[in-house]
Amino acid sequence: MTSNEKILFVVNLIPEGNVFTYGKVADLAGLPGRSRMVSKALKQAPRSMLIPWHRVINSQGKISIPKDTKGYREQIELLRIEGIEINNGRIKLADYEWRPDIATLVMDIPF
DNA sequence: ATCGTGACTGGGA
DNA sequence: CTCCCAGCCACGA
Repeated sequence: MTSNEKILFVVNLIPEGNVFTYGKVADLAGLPGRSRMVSKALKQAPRSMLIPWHRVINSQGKISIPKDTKGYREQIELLRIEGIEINNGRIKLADYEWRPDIATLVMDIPF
């Protein structure tokens, strides 16, 4: 499994209504210190793969996609649809980054 | 090998 | 809280 595949695999585990940071995804994918690889992988992932890319935000709890772009607006819309409160591109990480049941999902990562 | 470029991050001003 | 920046890593020119 390539690094890129591991990253997308992990992002696919993020439950609806929750968010992970780029760093968190990188760690769970066994690629510590490579958060930038996560952003690149998501940017390149074909829409047809239906990856929940919008559930990945930066460590500051903010949308990393540059403002005034189609992607920025789309990410906010998708997150709101899932019930995630977001103000001025900012999300309260503590409220959505982790839930008890996510720990179980993490245990099943095959790498 | 060197340089520039990010949907990054932690720390300092 | 916001801005800036050095450090970081993979990649392509």
